[in-house]
Amino acid sequence: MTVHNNILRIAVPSPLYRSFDYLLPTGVEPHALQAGVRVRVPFGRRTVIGVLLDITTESAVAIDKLKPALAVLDSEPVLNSDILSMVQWASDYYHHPIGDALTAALPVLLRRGEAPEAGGIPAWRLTAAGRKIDSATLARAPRQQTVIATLHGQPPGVARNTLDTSATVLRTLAEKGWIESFHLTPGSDIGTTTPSPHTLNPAQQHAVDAILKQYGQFSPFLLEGVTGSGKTEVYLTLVEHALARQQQALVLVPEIGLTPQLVDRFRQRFPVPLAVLHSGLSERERLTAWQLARTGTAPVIIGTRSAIFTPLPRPGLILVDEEHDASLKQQDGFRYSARDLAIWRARQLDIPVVLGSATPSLESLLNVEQKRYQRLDLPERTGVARPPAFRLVDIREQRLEDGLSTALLKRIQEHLDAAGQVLLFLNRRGFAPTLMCYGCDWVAECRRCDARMTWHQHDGRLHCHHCGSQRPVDSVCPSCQGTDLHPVGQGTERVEQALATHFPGVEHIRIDRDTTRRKGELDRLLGQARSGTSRILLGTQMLAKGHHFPNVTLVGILDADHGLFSTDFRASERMAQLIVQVAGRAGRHERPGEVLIQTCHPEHPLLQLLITQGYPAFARAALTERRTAQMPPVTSMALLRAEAPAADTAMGFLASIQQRIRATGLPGVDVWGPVPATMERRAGRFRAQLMLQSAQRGDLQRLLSTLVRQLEHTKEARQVRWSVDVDPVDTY
DNA sequence: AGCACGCCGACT
DNA sequence: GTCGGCGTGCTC
Repeated sequence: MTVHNNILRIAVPSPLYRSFDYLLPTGVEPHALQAGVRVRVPFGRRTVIGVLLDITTESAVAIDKLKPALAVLDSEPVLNSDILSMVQWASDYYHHPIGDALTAALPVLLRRGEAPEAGGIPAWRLTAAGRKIDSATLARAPRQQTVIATLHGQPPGVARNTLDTSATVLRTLAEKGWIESFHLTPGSDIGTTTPSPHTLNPAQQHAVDAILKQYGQFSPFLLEGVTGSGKTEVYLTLVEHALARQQQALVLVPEIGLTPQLVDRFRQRFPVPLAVLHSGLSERERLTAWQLARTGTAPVIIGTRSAIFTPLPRPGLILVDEEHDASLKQQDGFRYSARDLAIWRARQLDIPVVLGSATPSLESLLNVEQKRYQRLDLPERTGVARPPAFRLVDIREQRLEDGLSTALLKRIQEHLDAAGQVLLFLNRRGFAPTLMCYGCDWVAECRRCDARMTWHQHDGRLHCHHCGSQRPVDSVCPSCQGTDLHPVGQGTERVEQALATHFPGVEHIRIDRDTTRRKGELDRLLGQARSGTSRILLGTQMLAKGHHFPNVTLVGILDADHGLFSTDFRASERMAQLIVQVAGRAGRHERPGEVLIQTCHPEHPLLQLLITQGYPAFARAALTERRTAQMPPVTSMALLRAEAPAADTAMGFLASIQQRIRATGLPGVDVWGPVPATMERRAGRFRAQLMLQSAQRGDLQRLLSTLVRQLEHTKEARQVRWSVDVDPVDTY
């Protein structure tokens, strides 16, 4: 125990569940220090960069063990107090080491000790002469053309690091007097936003009014709007109000939803610097975007889940689009939910937060029921569009042709004849999910996972979709030496081939991870899909989420059964959300849409409910089921996961934890398992989980806190890789 | 996680 | 004789 004038509590990047105390570096005045600055400290035998959490006067560690910090890296905090307290809260709640959690909140370059740029962000913009240039006249200089076009689209200027071109091109344009370099600063926005091109319909107006009435205080909303009801227009109007008040708006979107179209929509509406944060950025670009947000230079920040950690000097509003989407929850390491942190942060900042979805999570619906969130409804589709008609196609008795039923083939033809556009959804890429020997029933399996190999035609190889391993297709059965090997089942490649034979001459495109691997390819294909030149669109969920295809009249869901029977209690919820999302692509224009769902279980009650009465009725029933079964969101859940290279290590480890919990006898928490993962072996590691459940969140939290502190010091924990997952979205 | 210390097998 | 295997301990 030490009492001393200036003790620095520092979060150090390490997997340890505590912070570390240091003495002030020599020559540093304590009043020059603020929580949230980076500090270089000696840690064990190395030197690391930590974040100052607090300056206190006492430490549980003896004075002679305290080392002085080496240097303070920032004059101003890189993380402001609301981020700092949010991360500390999240570190407790998700039972993740504080140093590691804070690391997740900082751009990599700052973690490595780089200095954030001071005095504005270097950028380029058009000069008066440049604004007069029609980029079409630069057809013979395509690189210059691109730059001019980009700058035209972003009048406030574009940060140098995000302008994807060479210095030579920029120099040439500058010499011509068309562009100039300057520094983006918090005053850089060029003022007024373009007023809304649309007048809001009554429901949109009501939603906007309700939210603005609560502006300036914490109030959470669930904006429930069917696809095509104009959620984005509500978002844009709200952001407009935030900007009018000189405040910043943070917009969180799922990974797959952050498309250039969405960003363009914001750009067109708001002539202000935008900070866009997503996984495709280089670390340099990420730092720049982060800086734009932190300095207040960018009033609008659009990003995927980690964007919840961007510091905002003038926060006014947080929007979470597609709040039900699983990608808002981090699935490894620091397993936070960006949606739930958004609520927490909004409460702390006293600002409104809007969760939007056509298919809200049961969590959010329960919060509405309990009057914690205010629900706002956008019932109508904008314009003249009508909701689509659903039809189930029973595929038990039918022979499918490459996964396509006769009924579906017939409807495709009819829609094509009527000049309609068709969208087919199959959540399985590759040619066939199985390679089978008809001689002895052998199937090709992954050597590192308990999974079958998928046959891919494009490279003629077998791929494992779980660990990424691949190998050549077997030509001889390794089991019986026969040559009667056949692909069984269908993936998008195979359906694409079938389309070519069934509908010769009809242009189609396939959108999945394999066809969109090249940069810009997804954009190109989506553009082609929207334009209507492709008559049949085939794809995985990449195609299902968030895109607008105004000409689609028929949607075919090739396999709805994946989600109906699964070990994951959330599977049916996800399936329903996906069906509604995919169906939402149909009939967004004058023409009514039709949705055909192929299933082996047309009588399934939840499926029936979904298609006859819609998502709200489905969700009510699903929530009732969860209540009966005492499952989340009605109860709290956490998983203790473990994996190890040997078969029984993970199971044994979890079993001993289970014993330990039993022995301690903590009240109010049920323990289930341990059980091996559904796919026990993945990438050569054996996985298992222990499920902890409680009616009282606090009971579960207390149990986890003591457990995690014990585990940190137990020997057997070293043999396995273990993790805690609070509020899991995937339960194997 | 790193990183070092420490005590037992096959090799320049 | 040593190089190096990974068990164990520690990080203010």
